[in-house]
Amino acid sequence: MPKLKKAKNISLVENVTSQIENAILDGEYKPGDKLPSTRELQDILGASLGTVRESLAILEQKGLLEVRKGARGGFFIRKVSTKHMINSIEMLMRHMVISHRELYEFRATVEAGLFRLVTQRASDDDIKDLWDYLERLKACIGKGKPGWFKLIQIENELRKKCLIIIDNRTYEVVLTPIINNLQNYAQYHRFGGEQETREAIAFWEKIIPAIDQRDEETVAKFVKELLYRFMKLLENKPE
Amino acid sequence: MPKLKKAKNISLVENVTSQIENAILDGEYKPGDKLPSTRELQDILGASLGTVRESLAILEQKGLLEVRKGARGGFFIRKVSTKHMINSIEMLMRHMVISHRELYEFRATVEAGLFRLVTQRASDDDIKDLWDYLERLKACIGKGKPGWFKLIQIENELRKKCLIIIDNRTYEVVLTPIINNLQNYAQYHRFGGEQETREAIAFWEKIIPAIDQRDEETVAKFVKELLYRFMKLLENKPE
DNA sequence: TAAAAATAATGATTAAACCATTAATTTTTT
DNA sequence: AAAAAATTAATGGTTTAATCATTATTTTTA
Repeated sequence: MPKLKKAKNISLVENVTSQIENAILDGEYKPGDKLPSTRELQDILGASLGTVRESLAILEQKGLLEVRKGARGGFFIRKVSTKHMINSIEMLMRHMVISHRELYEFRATVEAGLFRLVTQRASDDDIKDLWDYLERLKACIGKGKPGWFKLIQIENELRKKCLIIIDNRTYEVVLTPIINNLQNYAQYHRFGGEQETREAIAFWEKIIPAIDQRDEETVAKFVKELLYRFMKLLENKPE
Repeated sequence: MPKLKKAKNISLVENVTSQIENAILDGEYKPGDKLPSTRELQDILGASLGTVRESLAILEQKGLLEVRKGARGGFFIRKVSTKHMINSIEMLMRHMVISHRELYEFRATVEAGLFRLVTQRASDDDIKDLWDYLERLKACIGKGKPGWFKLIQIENELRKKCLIIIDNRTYEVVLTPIINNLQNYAQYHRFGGEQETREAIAFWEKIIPAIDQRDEETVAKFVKELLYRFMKLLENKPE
């Protein structure tokens, strides 16, 4: 008898919550469906209003339900979108303390992977868009600190464009919150200026043409180097 | 005036929830601190018990609070741990439908990155442990379907060991939920058997020695191939 | 026909109990 | 004096029964 679980002292709210959640996950209720009204749920589940409402509040917070007030209102099963998931993960990540180096290690791998897939899959139109991004990046030169901030913003737009190009939900759900949090971080700690802007653009001037020429190795190499420079900058930032 | 927000018709529960949440995020309450008792919160916030409890339930679900019953009990501010985050992301991923191919693309990149770092950083003791895992994997041969299931379990233990070796929170938070969900998936869809077990082990018999010899490229190559085989298996599974 | 008013369904909130759990304290027993 | 048992008090958990607020639908009125 290897694993015995302690008979969980599960509360009524937890019981009710998981009953409803499982009903949803098992497909008894589908996105768009309405749960029974709170008064009905009391009867069905044999729990009081307070208990039912606590459960519904939890499931709403989890993103499984949305609520509409008034006649014909109620608790409706929500279509789980990557958008909601990204939001949740972003919130979670805001509480996590990660060193710049750790994050770099991860991003270097994943973003290299991202840009490799982009290099394989970008359509001619996509590549044209990427060249446009390069122009917008170059326009940040000669504008000092605001230029640097604008650069980071455009870089992140470009990365999101890449996520769309490769059309992979997992990459999207993992990278978007990281990108957004970094954007947020950059707004508060305004490191970097003219010189850093020029350096970054020099990398993009290697990356975009390499994508155009479908040269995966070069793309991956410079994507990693760009992130490395960025990490070094963060490590040495003043404050 | 670029962005105007609609005056939100914010509910009392939302109001109370965000008041408490902000107090926590602003550091008025620190991890380990106890919130005032529910009865006190009613007075402080001028809301009824039901309202206060709904808010606390939401914040508990968010992972900001943990509750202890009885005398000296109460709602305590939680230290955000990767464990809680992993759990939340795992739950989120359960709701997401991802194709085997999409997941493979992502895992191939990230796990190759993981094993590259392992190859760079594993201590002699770590490598000894990895050889032990290889022995345990080999012991799954000749046991049919149960052997295959056991194999997957040990593989995932091995991956978690690798996460410990590289000591990187981001890798940990991203990969653990994926590994756990797959474990779960494998429990329901029992594809694979003797033949697949042998094939998988053949890969590990290349990977582990390559780690020992600090041969990053070989490691990355076979890690990817192993995942590719696994993906193909999932794509063609009977049910 | 169009506007206004009433209706009914449903979520939101309150109030006042009482139950259950648990750490600390007090009493009893050995 | 030490150990065991009973008591107490603080706190979360749950119930019940109202009442308020919002909104789609229906009915009435001008």
